[in-house]
Amino acid sequence: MKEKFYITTAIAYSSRKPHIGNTFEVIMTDAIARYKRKQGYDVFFLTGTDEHGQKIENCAKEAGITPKEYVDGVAGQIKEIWDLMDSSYDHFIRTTDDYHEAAVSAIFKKLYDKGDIYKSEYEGWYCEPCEAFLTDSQIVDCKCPDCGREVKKMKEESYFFRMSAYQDRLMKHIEEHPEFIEPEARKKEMVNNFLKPGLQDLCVSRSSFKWGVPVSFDNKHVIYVWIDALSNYITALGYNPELPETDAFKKNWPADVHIIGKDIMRFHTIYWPIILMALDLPLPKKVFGHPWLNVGADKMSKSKGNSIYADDLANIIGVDAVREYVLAEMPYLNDGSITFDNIITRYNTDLANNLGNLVNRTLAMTAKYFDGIVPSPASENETDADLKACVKKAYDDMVAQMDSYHIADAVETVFSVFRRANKYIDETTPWTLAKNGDTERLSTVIYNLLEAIRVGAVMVEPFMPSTSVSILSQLGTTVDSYEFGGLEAGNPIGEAKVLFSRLDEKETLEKLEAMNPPKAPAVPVPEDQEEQIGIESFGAVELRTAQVIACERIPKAKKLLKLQLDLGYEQRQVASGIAKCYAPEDLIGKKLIVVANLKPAVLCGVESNGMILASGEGDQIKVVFLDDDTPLGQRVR
RNA sequence: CGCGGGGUAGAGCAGUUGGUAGCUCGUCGGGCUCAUAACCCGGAGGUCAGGAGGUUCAAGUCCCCUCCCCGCAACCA
Repeated sequence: MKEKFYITTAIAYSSRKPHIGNTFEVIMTDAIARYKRKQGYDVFFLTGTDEHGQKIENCAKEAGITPKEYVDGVAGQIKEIWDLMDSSYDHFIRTTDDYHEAAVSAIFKKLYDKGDIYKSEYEGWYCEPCEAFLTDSQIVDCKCPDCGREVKKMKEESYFFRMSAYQDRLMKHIEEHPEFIEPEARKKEMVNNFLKPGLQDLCVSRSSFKWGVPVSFDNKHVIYVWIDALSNYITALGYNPELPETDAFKKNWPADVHIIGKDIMRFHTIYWPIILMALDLPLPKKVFGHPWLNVGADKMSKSKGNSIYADDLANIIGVDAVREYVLAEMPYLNDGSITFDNIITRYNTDLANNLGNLVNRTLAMTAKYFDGIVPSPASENETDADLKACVKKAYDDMVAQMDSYHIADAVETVFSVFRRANKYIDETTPWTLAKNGDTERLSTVIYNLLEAIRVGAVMVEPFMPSTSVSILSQLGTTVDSYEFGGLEAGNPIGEAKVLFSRLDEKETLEKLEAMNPPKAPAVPVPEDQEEQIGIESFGAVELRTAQVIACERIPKAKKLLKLQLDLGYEQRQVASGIAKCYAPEDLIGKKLIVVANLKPAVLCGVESNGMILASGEGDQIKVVFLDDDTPLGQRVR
């Protein structure tokens, strides 16, 4: 009886087509799933789409179609790319699937009946346009920190999950299962930032939008993403608390590993385990958070217009080359990066030169010296023994690397087999043996070569499945053992064909660049467009010109600068979150616009009397500067 | 003093429990001709961020201090 292995990706949010960074997760998970299958496990590989929520409701509205129509389109696109990339998932779940919605509804009900979910009057501040609940410390002068509009004191009813009740149990579990969260650094982040300070109860319903699974006993609310999306890992197996346990669930749960992006560690290592505890279900054995794939040094994002898509890339270099590239390029902990030069280099060196050419020259020799028949090996010498030892060692290394999720290292290890085989050709010089008529030795050498390639092809299968099949078929075999000696002498090899022809650097670079033209980033329609206001509302904001007379960093805050402003008729201190974009000395002497009648606030212990005007966010902030001869203290309208 | 991860040849990275610095790419030189201008060998290139710090017979590897980068959190008026 095979041991089971249940592996999952996070479900992809269906608001838009996934880029190569999103696609990486499926490729990585697929590589592990394929590897485990070859190791003899009965693998269940789950992936799918997360299709509810405000954002999708908005996207659909903008597109003028229903949310369901919208997600049908995007989910189809996602599935197409997953399929194109040869991902061998066993089930593709959509959170809009009937069985999932029914199960989520039942799960919510069960947790409510148990008392883990309770309805509460959320008392506090609420920004309607932003649909955000705010704490006392977040609001400024009764205004929303994001949009600056009035917030309402609100008694909003909402459902909350009693996270705090499970905190100690979760802490204990993490301590007792050091392998539960990987990489180790991520575990520390979770424990130190969230668990140790203490968990807040989690708001698990929304009444501000409709596109979700309704709370069965209170249809004003829909179930928010936590319970809806995370539950996919069990509902996909047929779990539903109101129904008898399915065989698939009994067999596969708990999951052996959830492969997820580093950005959603918190949901998978804190919320999800606690939901499971509340359901009296065992926890997944491992949650692995992988890093991101950047474009050069930049994060991939739609707003930067630098997104790269797996299907575009595959059109140029092929599916397996895309797989090999991202798997080999993504480090274990830190972010990886894509550059076009690198793609071409890796393709030419690893795939064309090392692997492709090896197979090609070996098959050519087999055809030339043995009429395409696998020769039979004779006695072995030291060179042969070393070749075999290297192949064996590579296999052992690969196993260790795959089992510890060091995928890039494992890819490198497999390619070392091909490199070793190339070296073996030079060590044995088959053409000389042929010339000298040393058929016995030549037979051995060619056999060993074919066999090293065969084992290498089997090892490479998790990373490049169709290449693996192609090589084996060229060898005229289907033997997929990792053991040396699988090929039967006397059998004919298959038809030789070029696996990876070298890419012309210039030509390919042009194609790659055409795929993602360096155009100005598209400016999406803003999501935060305001309602029209009268001139009197604008007039309520007192904008005045001012000059920076002093500026310094605020020690504990990475984003804040402390500015002393001269308004002509007075001086005041303002804190501003622009430290990432401006050095203090850049600002001194500059003239800018300040919101003069904003109520004071204290930020990181620094009093701030007003706000300076700037556009952008994150590390792209631009302060609105004035001409040097602008008088101070002037009203700006 | 919020927590954590890093700083190793031009680039990207390995270096398990401390024992003469490695890999891939690039570069320079050589070899070979079965092969996709491929393949193989060799050279150059690193005082392993800094501290003429500590422990040790021995430290990239452990401890201490400083500097820099990154992640998470906080913060973004």
